[in-house]
Amino acid sequence: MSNTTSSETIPASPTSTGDHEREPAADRAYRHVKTGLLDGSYPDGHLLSEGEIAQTLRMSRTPVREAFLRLQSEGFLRLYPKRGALVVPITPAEAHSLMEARLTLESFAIDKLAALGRQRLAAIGRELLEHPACHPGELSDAETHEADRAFHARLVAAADNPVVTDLYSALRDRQLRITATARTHESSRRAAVTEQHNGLATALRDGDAALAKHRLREHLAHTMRAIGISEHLPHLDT
Amino acid sequence: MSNTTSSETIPASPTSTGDHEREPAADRAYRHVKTGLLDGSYPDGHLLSEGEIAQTLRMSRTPVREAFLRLQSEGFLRLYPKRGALVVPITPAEAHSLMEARLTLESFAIDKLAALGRQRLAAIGRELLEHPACHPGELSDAETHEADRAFHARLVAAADNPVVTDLYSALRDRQLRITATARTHESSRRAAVTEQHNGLATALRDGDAALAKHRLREHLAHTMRAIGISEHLPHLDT
DNA sequence: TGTATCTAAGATGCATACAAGTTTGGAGGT
DNA sequence: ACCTCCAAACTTGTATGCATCTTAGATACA
Repeated sequence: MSNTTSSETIPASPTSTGDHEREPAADRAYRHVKTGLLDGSYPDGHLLSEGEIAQTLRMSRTPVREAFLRLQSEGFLRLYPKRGALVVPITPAEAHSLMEARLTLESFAIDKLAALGRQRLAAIGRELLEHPACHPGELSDAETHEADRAFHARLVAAADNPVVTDLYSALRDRQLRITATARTHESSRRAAVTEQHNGLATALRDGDAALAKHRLREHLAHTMRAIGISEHLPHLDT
Repeated sequence: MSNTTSSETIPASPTSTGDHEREPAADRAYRHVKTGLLDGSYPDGHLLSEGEIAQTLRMSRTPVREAFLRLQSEGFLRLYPKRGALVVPITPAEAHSLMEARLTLESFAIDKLAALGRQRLAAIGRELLEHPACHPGELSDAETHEADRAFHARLVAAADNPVVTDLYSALRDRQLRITATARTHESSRRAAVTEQHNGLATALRDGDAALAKHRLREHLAHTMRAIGISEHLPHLDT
C-alpha cells in the first residue's frame, strides 16, 4: 500500500481564488443556510432538516450535511442525532459572552502591539485612521457593517497571531447574527460609532495602549447597549 | 410544506452520555485519526485520504469525511479539494501563537474573576489547590497530562463564559499535538510544573490577580522553553 | 376521559456508485 | 537526453438507497 505519501510537494492554494466558477454544492448550501441564519429567516429554536434544505436547493443531502457540520463548528447550529439541526438560540448571556471574548482578543492585540513597540501601535493607528470605518460617508447598511468588521479585523490581524485572528473572525460571524436578529436602527448609531472608531485609532496612533483599550471597551459596551444587553464588561487590566 | 417546526419541545441531550453503546462510525473515525495525529503516527505534511482511513477502519468514506471536516475546523487538518487532507505542519510560529492565545484566555479568566470579587478568586484558588495537578503523585504520563488539562480548563471555566471556554478547549487539543510531537521527557519537568500550579493557585487564593497572571505567564513560558520555542510572551496588562 | 400501545412518517447514519479533477509516469517523438 | 502528451491511478464531490432511530398521532382499551 502506498499510503505514506509524506513530504510531498506543498499544495498550492488552500483557499479558493475567489472565482466562483461552478461553486461547489457544499459551499452553496453553506452560504444559503448561513444567510438564512443571519437575516433571520430561520429563527431561534427552529429545527432544520437536511432534506428540507436539499430539496430547496435542488441538491442531495450530502453537501447540505457538510454545510451543517461547518455551521455547527461555528456555533450557529447544534446537531441532534436523528432529530435535526437546532438553530442555536441567542440568549442575552451568550451575547454577553461573545462581547467579552471580543474585548479579550482585541485587547490582546493592543497589548501585543504595545509590547512590540510604540511605533507599531502608531503605525496601525495611522492606518486605521484612514479606514472607511473612521469616516462618515454615504454607505449602505451592509457596507457600513462590512467596514466595521474590517476595521476590527485589521486591528486584530496586526497582532500577527494567526490563531487569535482565526478565533476572532469566527466570533464576528456569530455576533453578526445577534445584531441582525436584534434589529436596531444602525443609522442612528452610525455617527457615534464612527466617532468611537476615530477615538480608538487616535489613541493607538498616539501610542497610548491603556487609553486605546479603554475606548475599545467603551465602544463595545455601546454596542451592547444598542442591542439591549447588559453592558457590563470586566476591566481586563489590573 | 410543514417546514416551520419552530419552538418545539427542547431536545434533551446534545452530548452523548458518554456510554459507548455502539459508538457511531463517524466518532470512531474522528478518534482514530485524532489519536494518530496526536501520537505522531501521521507526521507533519503527511497527506491523508478518506479512502485510506475508511479501509483501515472497515467503514465507508462517508463517516471518515465527516471526521476530516471536524478535524479541519479544529485546525488539525487542511483539506485540499480533490487532493487530500494535509496534516497541518506545526511551525514554531504557530506553537508560539497558540501559547499567546492560551495566555490571553486564561488571563481573561483571572481578570474576570477578580472583577467579580476577591472572594471568587479565592474560592477558585482554594479549589485548584486541591486539584491533582497541584500534588505530586504517582501518575502515568497520560494521567499527568489529563490533570494538567483539567486544571487549566477549570480555571477558564470558572470565568463563566461559555464562548471563551469553548475556544480554550479547542486550543488545548491543538497544543496537545505540539507537546506530543516535540517529545520532551515530561517526567523531568513534572516537579517544576506541579510547583507552578501550586504557585498559581496560591496567588488566586490570596486574591492577588496580578501575581496570578504573572505566575501563569511564567508557567506557560516554562512550557514553551521545554518544547523548544521562543519563550517570549507579551505582557498582557499595561 | 385518560392511558398504553402501535404504526406511519420523517429524520439522520452510513454504504455504495458514479462523475470529475489531479497527479504521475511512461511512450514516443525530437 | 529531453520534451510532449496521454492514460491510468489516484483523489474528492455528489447522488442515491437503505437501515435505524425518534416521535407524533391514531387506536384500542379501561
